[in-house]
Amino acid sequence: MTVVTRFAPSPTGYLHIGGARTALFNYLFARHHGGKFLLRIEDTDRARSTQQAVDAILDSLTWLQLDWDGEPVYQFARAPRHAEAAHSLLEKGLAYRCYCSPEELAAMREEARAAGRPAGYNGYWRDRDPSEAPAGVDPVIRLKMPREGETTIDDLVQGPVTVANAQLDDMVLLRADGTPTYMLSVVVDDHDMGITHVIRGDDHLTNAFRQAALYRALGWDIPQFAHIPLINGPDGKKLSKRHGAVGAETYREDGFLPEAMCNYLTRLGWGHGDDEIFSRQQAIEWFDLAGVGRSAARFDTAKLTALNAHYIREADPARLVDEVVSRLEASGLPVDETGRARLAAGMEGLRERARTLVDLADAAAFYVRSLPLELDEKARKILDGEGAEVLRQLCPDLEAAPDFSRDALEALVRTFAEKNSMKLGQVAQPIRAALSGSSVSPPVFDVMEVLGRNETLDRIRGVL
RNA sequence: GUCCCCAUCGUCUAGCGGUCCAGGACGUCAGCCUCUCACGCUGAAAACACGGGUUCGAUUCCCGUUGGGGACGCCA
Repeated sequence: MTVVTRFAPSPTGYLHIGGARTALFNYLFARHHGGKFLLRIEDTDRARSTQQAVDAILDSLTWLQLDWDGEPVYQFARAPRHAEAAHSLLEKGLAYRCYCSPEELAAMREEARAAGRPAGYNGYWRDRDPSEAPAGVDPVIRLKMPREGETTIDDLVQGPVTVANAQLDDMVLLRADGTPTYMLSVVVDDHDMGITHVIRGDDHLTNAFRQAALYRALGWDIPQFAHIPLINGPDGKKLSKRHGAVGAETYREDGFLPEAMCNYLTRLGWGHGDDEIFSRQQAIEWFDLAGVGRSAARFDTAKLTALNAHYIREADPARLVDEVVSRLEASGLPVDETGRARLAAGMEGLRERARTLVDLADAAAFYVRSLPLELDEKARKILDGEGAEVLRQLCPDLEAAPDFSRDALEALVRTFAEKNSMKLGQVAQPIRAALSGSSVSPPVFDVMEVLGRNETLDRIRGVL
């Protein structure tokens, strides 16, 4: 049997970080088994679904390189098929029309709760004669759930989970306006799409019992279920905007690399021994549902950031240059060919100091700024003291330097410092301040080499 | 209120009855390295929620307590 999984977001906003992980697990599982990973847009809630949200979700999935097979299935377009399934159950006597008003249902829930019974529809119209139907009321169609016994789901992550059927009420399949509910749509679509493994958040676990009954009523095979734990905020509470970013696109904007996101998200709730850092290919080889934990995990930005720093150091430098250029230009700092060349030459020194692309772009900006350079407070302080005088004395040596390479410059400056009985830092810091406008930068000799003799001297003279 | 799930360092986790006075990673702290900041390296503090069983032996199995999370919509 070929494995077929799916990710089924509802397009009401951005791709939630928890959704991203669900998509990732579905992707990894399908690829591991050489199966298919499908995408279904659950847009049956017409009031909340937008094309903009669909685009945002597709964008994020693409960014994370979670490529799905085939075209996305749009659930709303399949509504007639869903309704047809409901009507077939009606004909077989496995479903029935219910004429209760929202008010009656609310009262029913209240009463059940007060009596200590499970809150749900009490089956008022289940066996009632349709002739008693009130006039002018459009009925919903409800499924006749089993009332005796219990239902067990053999969940691939949670293990066997059993619930008494008395807990399950007769759910609505078709609304009064004839549109299908989520419960009906998922089941029909998952069946029609040939989904073999439903991997989703465990907030759906209780839905699985109801859906199992629906599969049976329809005479269909029940897919394998795998309910993965949800991701909580750092405080253990449900992840929400209160905790900061919850949309994948925000992490992208904040300078996180997709491979870092995926590595982090894979490791959150899933383990393969002590392995912490692994490639997409390894993840596909190693991923299995048995390795998925059963407890909720907390989202830890610090660890994500550490992973991101690692991947920045591993990334193709040319890619980082592109990222930095686009971020710099977006912030209003145009980058010309000279600037680009400096970024490329200086990237090695820049990347190992950055934790995010935002850091990287900030730290790289001095390479492309035009003179005079604006000095930050610490840089100014360095230059206000002995700094400027040191640079003044150093200038002739730099002008006369036969070789403007990093190593030669370091030797030159070291000699200069020794001759004047200074520590290297007493010379390096003023140089750094003059070249970068800051007290922090990549090694100064690297910076000098990247900038070249003319620019280096221009920058130094500019602060004298 | 009813039902379901979960429970190892601050966090993510390894552990699938003895190899555990519990391992790794992030974070934290100390030190080394050092032209700044990082990187890197070395070291340290840091956990089996609690109570009963089962067993020769429980972090590992069972039950309960407590604490978290989730579901109870004509939302998805």
